[in-house]
Amino acid sequence: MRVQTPEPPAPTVPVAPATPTSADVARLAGVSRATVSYVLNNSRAVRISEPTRRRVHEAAEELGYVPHAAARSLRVGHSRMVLMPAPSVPAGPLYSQFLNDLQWALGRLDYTVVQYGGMGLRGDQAARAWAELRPVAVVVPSGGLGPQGVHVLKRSGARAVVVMGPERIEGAHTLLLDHREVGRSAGAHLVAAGRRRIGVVIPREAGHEVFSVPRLEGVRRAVEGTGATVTELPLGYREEAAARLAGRWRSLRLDAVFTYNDEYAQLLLRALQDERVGVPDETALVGADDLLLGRLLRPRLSTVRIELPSGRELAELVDRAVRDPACVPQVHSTLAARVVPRESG
Amino acid sequence: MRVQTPEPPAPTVPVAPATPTSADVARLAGVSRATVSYVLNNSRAVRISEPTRRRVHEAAEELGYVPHAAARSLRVGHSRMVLMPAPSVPAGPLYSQFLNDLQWALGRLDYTVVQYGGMGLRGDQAARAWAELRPVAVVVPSGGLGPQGVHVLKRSGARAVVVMGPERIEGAHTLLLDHREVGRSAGAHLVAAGRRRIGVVIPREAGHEVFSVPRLEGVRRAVEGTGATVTELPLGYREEAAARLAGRWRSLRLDAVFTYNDEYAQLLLRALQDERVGVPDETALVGADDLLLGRLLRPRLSTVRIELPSGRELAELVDRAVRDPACVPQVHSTLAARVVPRESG
DNA sequence: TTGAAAGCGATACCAG
DNA sequence: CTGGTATCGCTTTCAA
Repeated sequence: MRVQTPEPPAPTVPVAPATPTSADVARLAGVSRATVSYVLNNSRAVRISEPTRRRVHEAAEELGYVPHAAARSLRVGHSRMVLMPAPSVPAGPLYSQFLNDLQWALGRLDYTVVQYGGMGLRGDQAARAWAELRPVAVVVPSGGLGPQGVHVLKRSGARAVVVMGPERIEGAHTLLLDHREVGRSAGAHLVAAGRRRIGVVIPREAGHEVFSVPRLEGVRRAVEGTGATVTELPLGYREEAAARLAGRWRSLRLDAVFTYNDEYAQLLLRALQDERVGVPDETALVGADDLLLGRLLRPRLSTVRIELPSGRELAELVDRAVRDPACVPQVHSTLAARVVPRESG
Repeated sequence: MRVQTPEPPAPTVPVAPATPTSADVARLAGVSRATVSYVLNNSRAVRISEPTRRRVHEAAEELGYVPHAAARSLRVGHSRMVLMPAPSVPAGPLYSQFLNDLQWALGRLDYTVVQYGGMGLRGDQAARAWAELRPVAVVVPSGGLGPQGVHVLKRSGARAVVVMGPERIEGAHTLLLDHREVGRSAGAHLVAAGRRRIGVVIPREAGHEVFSVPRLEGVRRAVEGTGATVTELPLGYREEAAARLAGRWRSLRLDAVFTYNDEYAQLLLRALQDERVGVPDETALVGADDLLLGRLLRPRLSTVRIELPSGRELAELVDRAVRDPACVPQVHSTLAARVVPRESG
């Protein structure tokens, strides 16, 4: 045990003014660190006299004191940080909006939302990196995390791990977002409209497989047993690529195409029109996501409208899971998709 | 001083298996916590025998040990966290790409990039919240942070604060992104093409003022002294709003319009065409951002191409600023913009 | 009403 | 080569 060491003769103006701690505030206010903590946290358990409160607040203000989040959460044994991986591929407006809602809603519930740049670490590597931050909850699109990773996170104190994706993951809450449903709607719509040879655009750009694969799979399901065929059409998001595809369009003998989303639809539509392929007469065209841009095309684009669960809902799910540790991880919602028929198919 | 309390008779299977600490690893490996730390950090300062290393690694593996980032950074006195506010309005592809590059580049330099959901706190409030996390650096679009905020962050240990925006901020490094330049290019181009009455679309949606105000200002500068006039055209990103604007188009007597960006250009173009306003004959149309979608329109959209500095450059700036604390905060780069003339104006 | 002190988990100094 | 141990900033019991 050792006496509080009095500071060594300090330079009157320290070169790098150290960041003030609660001890500095205490010293300046002439109280103990405990009192500082009570005052600044409005601790209900302890009554502090008004004059003391004022002195503490003034001292904190004067020093520009900012509490040290890491130290706090180290002491109390948990944080209120909700971690999400930062999307590694530019997120569309739909998903961006969803994320914003989620952040806002979690903020209202007094969580701190943090998007972590996983930087290409994958699987357990990523889970490890996230676990180091000891988040109270993790929300993650499926694909990046296996049951392994979920286990790591839970063991390191995460009270809730929510996976958004097409399939259940052992140990995690699942927000069921099955994009096969998107493809299924589109496929069913086209078949019902009498189309027989359906092309499906698959983006060449990396990072889209998460959606494109299930959407393709959905189309396959929809045409099953109808005698219609499905043709994969890999397509890069570039004008020349679209032109090439359109150039061999007639040889493909397709009478319909589902374009993954509205942006690829726009790309392909222009190329088809440049080749004088009639849309929708010769080829029906259906996009997805129901972006405004689709309504601006000529012909107006038929599309699949996707209803994501609201950010608020997900936030409440997270909150419930955090507060009730015994709560059994479970599937919680589902993605709804329906075709909005317009002029292109 | 108190003897290490032997655990109270522990249940054989703890209900909530506490997250393992380095002490647990030490215990299992039969070594001290110090040794564990040395081994797991590959400490060069100390030689540890190979058998010991193995035992430690095995113990860590078996327990699923994950180090506690907060505890570490508390001890060492700093983190390698670079903090950025999460964009509160869906970021366009241009900015998204920039952010991704930046994240990747910072990751390569061994920083941990974290996007923090500021949740509508503004100014010093936000700076305070960020400072609590004790990031080693902060990268922030201007507008959210004054000299005050910069000071708070620096005082709480941030070695670098980089502001991206049109103006210098006291105490911060500035990545000069002056969007007036975007408007200036567009304006100059239109004036040079003989246009006299120039409309400028201002998005009604909140969160775009950061760009729309300087872009408008830039157009104003460009026409100054040319006799041409500038008319503000507030426009919501909705079809009906565009239709209304187009409906009164001829009464506005404009012969050119700069639409803030390519998406608003597409919106307005369709509405103008529905009103049989000739583009570019009657009205020239210039967008911004040079998105692919502009090239897909008929007529192909003239636009302002923006050259953001690369994420790698900014990452290096951050790194330099972090490593050299004495480095004087300074303006560091600038936004380049040039018109890509196509068919619409 | 206030203060002393234990301790969260990890690191690094200094003895052995 | 390895093990005590003080320490980072903060919260919280327990005593005064």
